[in-house]
Amino acid sequence: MTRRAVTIVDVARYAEVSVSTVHYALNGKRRITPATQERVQRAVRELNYHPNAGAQAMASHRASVIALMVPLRGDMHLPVIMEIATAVALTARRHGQDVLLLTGDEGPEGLRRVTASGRADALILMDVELEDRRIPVLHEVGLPAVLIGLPTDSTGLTCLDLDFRVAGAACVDHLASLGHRDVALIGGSRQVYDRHTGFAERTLTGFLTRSEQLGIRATHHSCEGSVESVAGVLSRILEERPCVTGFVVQNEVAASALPGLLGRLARIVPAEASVVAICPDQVALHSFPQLTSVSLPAQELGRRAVELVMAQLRGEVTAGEHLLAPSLTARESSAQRVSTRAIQSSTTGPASATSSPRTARPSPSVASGASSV
Amino acid sequence: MTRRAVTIVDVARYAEVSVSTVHYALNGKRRITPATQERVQRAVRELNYHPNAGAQAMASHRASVIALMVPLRGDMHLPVIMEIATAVALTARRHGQDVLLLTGDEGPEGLRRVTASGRADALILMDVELEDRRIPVLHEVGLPAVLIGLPTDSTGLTCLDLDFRVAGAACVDHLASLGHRDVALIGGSRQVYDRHTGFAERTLTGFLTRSEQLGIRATHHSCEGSVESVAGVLSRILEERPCVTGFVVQNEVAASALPGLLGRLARIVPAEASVVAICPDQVALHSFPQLTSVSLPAQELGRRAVELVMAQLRGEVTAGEHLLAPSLTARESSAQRVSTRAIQSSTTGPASATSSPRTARPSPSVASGASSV
DNA sequence: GTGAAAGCGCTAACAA
DNA sequence: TTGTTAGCGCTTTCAC
Repeated sequence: MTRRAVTIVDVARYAEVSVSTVHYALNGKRRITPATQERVQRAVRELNYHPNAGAQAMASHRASVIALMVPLRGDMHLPVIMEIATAVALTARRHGQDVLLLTGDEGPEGLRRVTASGRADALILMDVELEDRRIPVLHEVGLPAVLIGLPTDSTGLTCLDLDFRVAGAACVDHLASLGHRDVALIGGSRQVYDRHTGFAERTLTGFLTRSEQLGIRATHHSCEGSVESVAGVLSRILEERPCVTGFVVQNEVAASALPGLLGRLARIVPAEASVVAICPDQVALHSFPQLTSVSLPAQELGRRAVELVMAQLRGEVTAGEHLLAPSLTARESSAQRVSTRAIQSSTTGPASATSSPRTARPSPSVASGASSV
Repeated sequence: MTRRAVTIVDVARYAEVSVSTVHYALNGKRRITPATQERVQRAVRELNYHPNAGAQAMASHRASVIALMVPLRGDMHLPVIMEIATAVALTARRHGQDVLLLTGDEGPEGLRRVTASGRADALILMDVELEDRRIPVLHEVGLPAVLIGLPTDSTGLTCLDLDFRVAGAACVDHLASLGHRDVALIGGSRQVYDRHTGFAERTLTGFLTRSEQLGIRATHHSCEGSVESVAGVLSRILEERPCVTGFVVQNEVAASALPGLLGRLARIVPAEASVVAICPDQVALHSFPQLTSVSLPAQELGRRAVELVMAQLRGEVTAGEHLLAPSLTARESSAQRVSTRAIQSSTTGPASATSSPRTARPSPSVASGASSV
């Protein structure tokens, strides 16, 4: 039943060569006569030989495994995490590496475990915090590693993230190009700005800087993750600045609720107000109207992370901040600003789609129920 | 910089005992004097010893790794997949196992690779199809394995899934308890019923059987994943059976679109028509109104899968179909049926909610009943 | 209760 | 161009 596994010795015997010949034939680190090469290949094929990973790891000091630590219940969106994880696995395989799945709750000790035991020879960490407790371990072990997210002190580390500064600027650019002259940024909760931050502040910087450059009036507010808070923040903004017609949101709840809330305040999106979100595509596409947005390039993050790790395994130095250029996709929530309060009968918006069920949707103001945090 | 790793020999020397003593002290397969025990523990701690995984695997013929194969771009929802994966990783660690992440595109060959190379000594497969090409490999390698989903021929295999038959019945029960006497099931696309199926048919069976038992009129239609098709199916249903007031949906697009579509046809949900969905919580919660639903118990699937694998590693036989009891959560999309066409002025519907969508919750009498077989 | 030593299967240095 | 062999670090049998 459980027959002994095929070893390199079996292959050698079968091909009538020595083990080293088999070995070198399989990884071309030595010139082999085509004839011998062929015999070995045949033997491998016919015996269905797969080198034993443990032995290989032990002898070569390389496990050919990348450990990927995913957040357990972070602020990140599950689909985004999954997309990154999948991209990591795919790309890793393409480079002959396997992926070990670790959860964030294993913490620094988990990293120590998998590295000290030689289970993994490279690390990819998601959901990196500003003062991440795992970072000291990274320096300790000195193995190839990539952080997805930017910590406060990234000295000597390879970090990868979306360029949120540019993303913030891109949102302003987009709104400006549509004629909006007064814009507001609705960000994440205060917590996000404190703890997990980095990206939130970077977005803000880009947003403010570009606004100033373009001579556009800009405000910003942090905002908790409930529809109520979004409503509160919104009314505060409009109270202080009734002329705001462009909104940038970096807050999933706000993203999906804002169009509805604006509608209730007689500012139909996109006819009278434009909304640009920085959020996962999923959120942008599931909102009504679909949101113009800068998306998180999940797949590319995963792919790049592996490539950076591989470069390090090759001995290259990749330390530094690798920022992916954001790309903004225009959808239904942004449009040319009209100076006069729009004509009531304006049916030019995407909302006019014929058979679309959207028309039937009730007062969208109440769209999404209270969700947590 | 890259100092040599601490080995069991180092520990032995430090503790002034033999390697075997260290070994046995660490896994209690031999009686050790408390004094010696303590010395070893100290050495381990002070040297920060972590057994080398490769060597361990090679010598013991056990990698202590479970391979988890996730669908690449299946019909399954990304968040659900991620939740299962996370639960698998968590539970596995709790059992001293690590998790290797494989993507579906590695196919049968991928399974052969990780098993033949001794990288993994157990398998968990997600997104199992009726005639899954990976199944033959499972029989070949004979390693512990759990399938999440039910294939046509599950002989000798350990399968795990939600009990969709009971889920279908539970939906009928719920609608019946609310007074609905004429119900319709809107299922997935025809493809789903063909290819990836299993679960779709099982739901249907439960739905029809229970309807008959309760003397309720029932129809069912498959439905593609576009809003247009949902609209089409809906109008067809109402044409043939104007009296249908209860809907069961197992189709994410239909789930989120149905309430709106019904609203357009002057059947406000839940006042005049009730909708019960079989879908991930995410979908149910993001719809408006929030859907009464039977959810996919992602976490439990992941946890149970690992437990079943561990049982097999222990030598226990777990072959068979392990079906999780579904649980139905009543939300805002289902309510007591009113026989007279609702009063037009009925402002009790959820659409009237002011600041809190919850107020709209219908007849709270609806107990969240989880029924079992 | 403790120790010695023979593998496990592969890699890589050394020979031929 | 090909073959031989000494480890890699741990497990486990056998001896004390």
